[in-house]
Amino acid sequence: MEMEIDDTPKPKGEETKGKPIVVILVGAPGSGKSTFCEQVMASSTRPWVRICQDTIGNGKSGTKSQCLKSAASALNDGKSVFIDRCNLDREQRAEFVKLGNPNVDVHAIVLDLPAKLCISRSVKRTGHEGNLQGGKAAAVVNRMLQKKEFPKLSEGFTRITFCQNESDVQAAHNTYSALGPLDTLPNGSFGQKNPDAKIQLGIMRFLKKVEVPANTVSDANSIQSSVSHKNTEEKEPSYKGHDNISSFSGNASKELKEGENLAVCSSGSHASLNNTPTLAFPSISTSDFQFNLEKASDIIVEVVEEYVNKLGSARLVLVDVSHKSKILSLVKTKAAQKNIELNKFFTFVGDITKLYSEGGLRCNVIANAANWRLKPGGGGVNAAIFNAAGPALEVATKEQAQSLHPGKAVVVPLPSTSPLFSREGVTHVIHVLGPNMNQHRPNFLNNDYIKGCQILREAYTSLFEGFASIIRTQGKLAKVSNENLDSNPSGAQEVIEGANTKHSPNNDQKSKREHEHDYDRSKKCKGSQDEIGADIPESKIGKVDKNNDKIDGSMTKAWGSWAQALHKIAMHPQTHKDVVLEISDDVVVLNDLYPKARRHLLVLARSEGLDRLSDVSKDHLQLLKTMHNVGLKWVEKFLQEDASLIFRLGYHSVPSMRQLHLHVISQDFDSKNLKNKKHWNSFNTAFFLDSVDVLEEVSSHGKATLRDDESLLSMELRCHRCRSAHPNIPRLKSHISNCQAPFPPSLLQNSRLVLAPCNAGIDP
DNA sequence: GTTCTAGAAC
DNA sequence: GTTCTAGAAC
Repeated sequence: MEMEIDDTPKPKGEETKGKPIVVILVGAPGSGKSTFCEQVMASSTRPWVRICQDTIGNGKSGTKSQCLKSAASALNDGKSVFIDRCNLDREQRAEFVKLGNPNVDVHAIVLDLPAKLCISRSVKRTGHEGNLQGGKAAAVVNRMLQKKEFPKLSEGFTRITFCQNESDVQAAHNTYSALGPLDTLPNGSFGQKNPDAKIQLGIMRFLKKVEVPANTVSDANSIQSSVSHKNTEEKEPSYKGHDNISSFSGNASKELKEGENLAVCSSGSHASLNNTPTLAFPSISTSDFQFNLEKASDIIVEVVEEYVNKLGSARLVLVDVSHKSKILSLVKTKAAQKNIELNKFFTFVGDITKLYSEGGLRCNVIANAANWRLKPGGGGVNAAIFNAAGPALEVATKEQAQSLHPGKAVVVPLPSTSPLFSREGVTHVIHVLGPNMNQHRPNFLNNDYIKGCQILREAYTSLFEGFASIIRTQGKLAKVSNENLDSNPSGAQEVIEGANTKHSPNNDQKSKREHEHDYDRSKKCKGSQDEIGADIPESKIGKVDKNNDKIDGSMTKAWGSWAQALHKIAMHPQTHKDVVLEISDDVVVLNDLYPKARRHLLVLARSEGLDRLSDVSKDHLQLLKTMHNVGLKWVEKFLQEDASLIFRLGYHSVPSMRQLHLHVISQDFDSKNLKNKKHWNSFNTAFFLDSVDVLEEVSSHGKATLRDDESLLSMELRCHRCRSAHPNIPRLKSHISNCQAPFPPSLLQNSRLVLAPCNAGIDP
């Protein structure tokens, strides 16, 4: 693999894999160094040795030279090593850093957790190996923190990871646990956020409660000033110019020449592997879909030119695996003619799933030339990406969408469990579907290049828009996560990805039961209709239905007696004047009896026999539009009362209540009636079908694609804005009451969210 | 859809 | 001990 832009010869065959690592933990007592090592060692497939000065002396306190000796011997055996001692200043670390050489990487993991937390852990600790207990702990921790010097790449580290809260620690744990014997991690400094405010004022009050030498307390101010003095040095970590950095990955010198400051990839944990946002994308439609290369290259350059300046410092990279790629050379020539800046757009030869590990090119986002089903398989880029990303991508994709129209793109956040995330630093995959000129593939355009060009242009536009929305989201997320640090020092519940992999036996059994239940129910429904005949006129169904109500009862039973309330209201709204807000010939509007948000109303269809979305056909398109418009009218009214509200309009794939009803619901989900997983997931997974999408599908396919998979309703609880996972409903609710992150890109598209006109230009 | 509650999880 | 979930009944 090589970079096309500077024709660096490729140093292939260089043995960069399978290197042992020395990981130097840096952190005060109580910061969780030993726990970190133990947890990684428990789940890692790489051979690790933990060198702990507290235990190495076999009862007596150990020495530094003992640690160095056993570290060296473990490295000789090809094992990776954790140096589990405080290592808080440069001098303490120096000799361990010297263990590194071209075949041994030296990493630092900085556990920079709040001093208050370290102290309280140390104080509580009873069986700690270093025998640092009780009130003395506070004094010791605090004295050590005064000497704290953050590690720098210039000391000789190849990689430094800063952890400032529990979720950072979790992310680092995931990264190191996932490291197989042959894997290497990207070089650089990651995760340093707010280098100021090292010592929280609160700990001084805390310290007064424990036994502390007088000088420690009275030194409060000098601690602060000395620390912040150090930080000013650290605000501009030197990256460029150090030998170990310019040899970074051997073949990526161009990366550095471009002036990229890898050390400034701080931000939140979501962005911890990023620096300059970069989208790598394959040429769309020109391979299997046989789109004309000349025309395709014109369109690529045209759309790139339009976006390249809208995207700030972000970069776009057209990737092809072949050296002889015609499309790359066409695009390269045309881009040069248009004087598109090379540091913002260039072409690259390589495997899009190994851009960083094999090509040294950091791309936080990659595009996939997807198929319309968004499924793995086929060949080419799609197969490669799904293979490399593992099953996590398939699951995450399903969460966003189930199919794709030509010209459209869908942004999928990649779970940190995916190897593409941990190895390549890819945080998002954007699936794109282009126009097809191959008669053996779906949606064949039969050489209609007018339409084809239009769709291809739309495809690249959707792709770059998706990329732009990721940049916006990450920028804001980083800001929000910093803000949260103050208000929520525990932070532990913030992103628990990876901790939720226990989907197996219980859930399987349960979903099986649910499916059986579902099957029974639909059988009953279908059965009673089938007996009557599938295509009898609606009026007759109405009649039979009435009979069911009064005589047979099987229909009633299929829905459950409690499920009839909306049907009754739709049929006889005038007798429910107490709850009904609006009646027309087509619809009835009412507040949901148990609103799941500040504003939550239902727009009922009045047609008899239209029980749910699966009953909808093209004949109902006008009715669906009416329902949507009536919903929008109410939204407008609500927004006049409270412009901060944001609304979503949509249907449940499988409703619990009979009679087709559109939910109009504000996105605060601030309601005591929202009590369980099913409530949350029915509005915040693919189970909830946006009205705009339903309209589009019914108008193009005559029916809506339902997500009647009830496992959606038992999915892990994720914030609808920042997508963080939460262990239970109360914790989720407390999170969403504060989360100001912008909504995911999928919701920002196609007017799925409706907000006040004055907010329309701002990302919600 | 909700309510109630046993028992799992913390 | 309390909190929270999830299944049964309605």
